[in-house]
Amino acid sequence: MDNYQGDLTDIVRASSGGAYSTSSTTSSSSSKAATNNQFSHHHWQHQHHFSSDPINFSSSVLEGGTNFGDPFSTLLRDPLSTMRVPFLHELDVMPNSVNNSSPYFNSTTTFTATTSSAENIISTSCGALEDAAPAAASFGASTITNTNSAASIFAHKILEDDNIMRSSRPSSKSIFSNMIQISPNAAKIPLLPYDPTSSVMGASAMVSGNMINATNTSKDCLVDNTGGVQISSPRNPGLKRRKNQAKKVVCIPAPAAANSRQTGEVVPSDLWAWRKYGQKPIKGSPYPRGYYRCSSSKGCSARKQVERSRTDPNMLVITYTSEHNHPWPTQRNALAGSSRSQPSKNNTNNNNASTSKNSETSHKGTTATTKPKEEEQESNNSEGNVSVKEEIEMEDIEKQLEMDDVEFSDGLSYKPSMLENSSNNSQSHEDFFAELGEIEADPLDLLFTQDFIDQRESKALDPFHLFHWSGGGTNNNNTNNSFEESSNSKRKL
DNA sequence: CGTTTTTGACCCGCGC
DNA sequence: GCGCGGGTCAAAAACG
Repeated sequence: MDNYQGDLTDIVRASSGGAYSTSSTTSSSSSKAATNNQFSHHHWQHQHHFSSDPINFSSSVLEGGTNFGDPFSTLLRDPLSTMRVPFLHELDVMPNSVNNSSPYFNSTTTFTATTSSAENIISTSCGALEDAAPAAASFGASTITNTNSAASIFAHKILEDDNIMRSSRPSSKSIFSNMIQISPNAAKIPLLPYDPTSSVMGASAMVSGNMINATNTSKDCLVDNTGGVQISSPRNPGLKRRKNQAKKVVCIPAPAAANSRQTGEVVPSDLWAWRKYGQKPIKGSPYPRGYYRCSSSKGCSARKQVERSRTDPNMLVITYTSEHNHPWPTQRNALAGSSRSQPSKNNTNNNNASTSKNSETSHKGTTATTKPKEEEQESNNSEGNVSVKEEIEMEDIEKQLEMDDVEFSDGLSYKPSMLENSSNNSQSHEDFFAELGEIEADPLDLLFTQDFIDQRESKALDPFHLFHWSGGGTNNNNTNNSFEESSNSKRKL
């Protein structure tokens, strides 16, 4: 965990406004992470006033990850009414125009969305990574200038989801057709890329601008998306394994290659426990692909593949396959092996090798290791009596899609099952959030407004009071971003 | 001791 | 049928 570089923090950071590019996350360590958080808080505070309903927002967080196991998926969801999502809220503020005064709208990119396909949105050039601001909301106008990366991020995600929807239900309308149309001439761009099936939406939605870079991202991630969405690859109509498995591809910012090992994927942590079971060099890509399977529950078929984008090393392409057949990770049995150092051979690498053996005392995730570890540990933290109940089994994605469609078309709020189930048990909430706080305190912090943060810190009587933002148990500053190259792929090829 | 990571080998589908 | 490439297996090593 210490060295995890590509966790949600990165994602948030990237989207929190340009102050931090994804490249800043690697070599530095805890202190830096803390600093970043502070900074990010600021941004969120001033740029996004989505604290109106912290609980709901939080719940959305909890609710996320149902499908492919990405708890962050709903970070940006907004059931159209109950949850305040930064971006969406932004829309509320300036629904149909671009706030040029916003410091985030400094991109010179021309953002044009005049078609009904979100894909077109992506075909624009987007701002630099630093422009990744949480202001995507403003991309609702038919023609938007000053669009930033965040907007494109959204566009990207939208596209992704849209594609999924279409591919999943060719006969059905895009989910976005049910959503708000901002501008008469504008494409029916979903203000909120909410996609129940898009378990990883949040993450992807918050990726750095790099990923959506018109020439780059749209190509890279887009392709991947489409590829991932399809049940079976066009080239391999009947891939032996997981033939009918739905896939979800997510692009997220990875630690800058500059500071990290090019070959080491840094997987953003999610709340599931993943165990790496393989790594293969991928033809055409200098970066290996890591294969992970869910280790939270035996028999869980959830898998994910992590690889760096070949077009943009700063981006990680995570492909989720299959679904979890169990609730959120329960307590793990042991941490043994969960945080191990890289083989000494790898330490020869100068790169942040110094941190590889970073013996952060008493920190369970002491050493810099490969990301899986981090993930697992974090997953581990998410244990507890969390009564997270994933009612939305992704056995049948389409089924869920329809359900969700109905839900939202009716304007009903999306109710995280967990909250429902534990509505009478604030303790469970507390525990969960406590764990969650430990797990992703930083990232989460980044997502909440300063108000919220203040409240929680002061233990004010606020819904968030429930959150046991433990700062002690685990290091909140633990994001030792040391990056260690995963055992490179000198494997056969 | 239980768990994870590493990594060579194996399996399988596809294209030629 | 063969080779390629991707995905998985499983033994060994590592870790707390």
